[in-house]
Amino acid sequence: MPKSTFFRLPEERRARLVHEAIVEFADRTYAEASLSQIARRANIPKGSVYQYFEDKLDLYRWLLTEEAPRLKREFVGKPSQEGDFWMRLEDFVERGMAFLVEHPRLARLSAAAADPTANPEVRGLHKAICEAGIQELRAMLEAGAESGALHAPDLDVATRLVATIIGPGLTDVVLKELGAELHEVLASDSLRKRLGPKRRRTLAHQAVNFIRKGLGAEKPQRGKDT
Amino acid sequence: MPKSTFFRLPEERRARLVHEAIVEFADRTYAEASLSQIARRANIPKGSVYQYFEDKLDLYRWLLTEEAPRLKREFVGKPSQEGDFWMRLEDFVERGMAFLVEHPRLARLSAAAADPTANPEVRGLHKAICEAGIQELRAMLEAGAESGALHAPDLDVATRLVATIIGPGLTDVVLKELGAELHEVLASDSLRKRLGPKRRRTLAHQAVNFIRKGLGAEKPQRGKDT
DNA sequence: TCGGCATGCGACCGACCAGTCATATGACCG
DNA sequence: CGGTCATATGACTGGTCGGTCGCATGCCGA
Repeated sequence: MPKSTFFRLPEERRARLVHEAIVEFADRTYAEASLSQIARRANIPKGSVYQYFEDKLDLYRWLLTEEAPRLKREFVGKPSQEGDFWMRLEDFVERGMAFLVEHPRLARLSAAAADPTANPEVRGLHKAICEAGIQELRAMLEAGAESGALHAPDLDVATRLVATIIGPGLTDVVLKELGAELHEVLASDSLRKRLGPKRRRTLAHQAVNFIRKGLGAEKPQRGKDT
Repeated sequence: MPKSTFFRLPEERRARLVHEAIVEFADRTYAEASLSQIARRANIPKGSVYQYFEDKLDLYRWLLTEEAPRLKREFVGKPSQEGDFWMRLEDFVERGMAFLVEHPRLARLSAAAADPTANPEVRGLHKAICEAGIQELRAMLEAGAESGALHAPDLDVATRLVATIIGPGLTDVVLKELGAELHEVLASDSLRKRLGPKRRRTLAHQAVNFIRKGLGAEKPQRGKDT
């Protein structure tokens, strides 16, 4: 956790630090990211950063477990309760894609939990985040199964496959769609113009239909398929 | 490419170096991996390593594009030509899982192409490898589509989704199955006893059936489903 | 025996990093 | 005014790294 000093910081200074930290940790691995670099770019002496955070990991952990989720929640809002299970899943996926397009850096930071690393502490942190995500998805699918919308004897396996589809899988598809490299995307604050809501809906629909059929729902919705 | 000296090395010395390089690059990111460490562990002076390779990237590239694929081909053999499209895909997936279980370090090294990194040269290398894999899979699916086994209007999207399922997706499932962390797995040369051929077949069958239904084949095979 | 050439070798270089510490600043209080 | 306390600051430490360089070694052909 950040030290109390951090929370007493003048707004502007704190924002600068947080911004540069997000930029740094979003486009480099934890191991590659440099606290010195963050401090330099934020124009804050490194010594001062150590007044706010215990160490590099402390800052990273706070970003990953507190700040990024907060900003993400702020953007995606409450999960929709309307429509049937598949509509809700489609919404969920579309919101995720929207987040990726509108806030590439935050999305990348959130996805960093899947990064490999030799550092055991970072690995533990990443694992906890991943498992939390899996559990959330599993709960969704469980509800779907109970309502009879889907049919999956081995829910654990199903959850993990679905998670990779709507996580790395869709990210890959979106990048291909944008014709851009991850790092070009990270350089811009938003790609609003390049992947609008309509196209996002289509992609989300394709992916969900793929899952829907894969999980043995009776009648995959008609229309453009994957 | 390695310098000519490398190929003139006494077998034992070269093997030592290659082994330690695989170990190092398999359980650390490119950025985290240390040439000094490799040299130390292989008991070869760092200066000598620079007689064999231009630099760290040269060694990494050779491992990733020459040595690892060679060893993998040696293990998985020629793709089967028997059975229908789905049987062949199932074989393909099962062989991949077998490779992961029998040679975790090599499998991890091969998968390293998906690792994020800030280094543009490494990124280019990774991207080339990924794209080659995607193209290979795409060709398989294309053949399947032509034979009428599957139905996928947008083959690009389908290929990428399938790729993440049988790549990171199945790896994730296998790790959960083993109840192990990636790094525990990397520490052992083989996990033969813990995930035998029968269980592998079942998992491969589940995954392929998922894909089979997802891609709109008419009659998913009966049996244990996902 | 000698000379030259491929190779072995490890001390060394400059760069960078995470993290520390002694000192400085300045607000608030008595 | 003097003192105290939170905070600011940047030089400094110890360490690792990738990569180089100059000398040592040993083989081979003349």
